[in-house]
Amino acid sequence: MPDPEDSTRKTAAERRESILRAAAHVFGRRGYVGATTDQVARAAGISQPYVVRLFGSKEALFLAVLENAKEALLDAFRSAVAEARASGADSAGMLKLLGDRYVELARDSGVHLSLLQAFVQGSDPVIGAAARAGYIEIWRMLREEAGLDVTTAKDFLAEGMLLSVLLAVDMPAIMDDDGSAAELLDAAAPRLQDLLRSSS
Amino acid sequence: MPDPEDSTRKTAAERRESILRAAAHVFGRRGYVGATTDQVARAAGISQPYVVRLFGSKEALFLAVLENAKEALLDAFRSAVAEARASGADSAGMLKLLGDRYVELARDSGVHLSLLQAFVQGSDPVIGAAARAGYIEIWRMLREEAGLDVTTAKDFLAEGMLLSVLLAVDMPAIMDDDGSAAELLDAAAPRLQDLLRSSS
DNA sequence: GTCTATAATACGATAGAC
DNA sequence: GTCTATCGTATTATAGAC
Repeated sequence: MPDPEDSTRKTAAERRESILRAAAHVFGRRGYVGATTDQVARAAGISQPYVVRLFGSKEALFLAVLENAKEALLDAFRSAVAEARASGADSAGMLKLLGDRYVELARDSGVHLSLLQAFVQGSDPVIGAAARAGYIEIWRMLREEAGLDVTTAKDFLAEGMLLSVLLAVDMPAIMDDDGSAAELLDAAAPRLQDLLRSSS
Repeated sequence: MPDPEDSTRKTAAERRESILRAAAHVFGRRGYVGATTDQVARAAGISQPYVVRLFGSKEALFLAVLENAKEALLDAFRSAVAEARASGADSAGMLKLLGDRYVELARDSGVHLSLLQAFVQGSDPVIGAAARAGYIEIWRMLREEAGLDVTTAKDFLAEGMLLSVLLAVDMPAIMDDDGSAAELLDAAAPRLQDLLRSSS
């Protein structure tokens, strides 16, 4: 039982959770190399050495963030598949549910962005290997568990990559003063505006 | 007239060109932050300080690479549009020509990858702004010059993002020993295998 | 036009106290 | 469980010679 008198003291498990949340944000925005362990530490409200202490290294922390994000995405898809099956939805219904879940994840952009930041690190021996393995897990989920045919799964994934890249380049930031940006964003994810407004 | 006796001495313009080629490769693989000016210098066969000297800073070099890549992409699209118009192709024909040009650019992966690495740098004040502006230029080209309707342009761009991410994560590297990777890559860009084999 | 030497800084990681 | 102090290194950029 932790000291209830000292609110700044948490269990290691709790601390790891808040670091992972902070790290997903920072890595998602700055990238694996661009993000510093000190930025993660400040975002989590602790000291830089303690971040390294709890995860061993920056690389290990990033791998944990990647694993977390992948699981969040797979969970979202699993819940969509379950709902589609329960409601007896057809292929189009399944696709809509999957898409809705994917877009909803953007409320906490850490998931989308840290995944993408892992993908663009493909030439790193360790992170690249983990990123490829994760990507293939997602593909398998769409093909085998969601039961999408090759072309449908590919198109779905393509739309997902477009949305992720638009979030990464921060296109929503200039939506107000550029008509083309608004047109593009609205085409890529009609409901994104509302989602972003209602969160963060 | 440069000294013809000294093959290691080039004009500044020639040197800038070879640095830009090398930089597109290195930035494309390692990312803006992860790539070092020394890696670029070695790839170009010169010293690190000279790279900085010729471009002023790493950031200026990256912006030049981004500009170069964007122009290469727009040029490819312009030539597709011209060919489509000349042959009186319909909307489907235009789309196929654009797609072919896009995939062919993967022969020199520097273009696709350095563009994507710029996109994921969206939170950088300078690079992010340039990346957004470039992205919108590409969108405008598809909408206005190629004449694609919103949905068609969005779908085309989405497939492009998928291909770019697959190249970035280096999915071709594991195509041989993983059936899912091969299935995904073949769905995303059927002709990519041949292209990569016939080059680099 | 290009190099060597080096300054200045930023960052990940370790040591050790509390 | 968490911090402060600090080491070692990698990296951008500058100075100045050739």
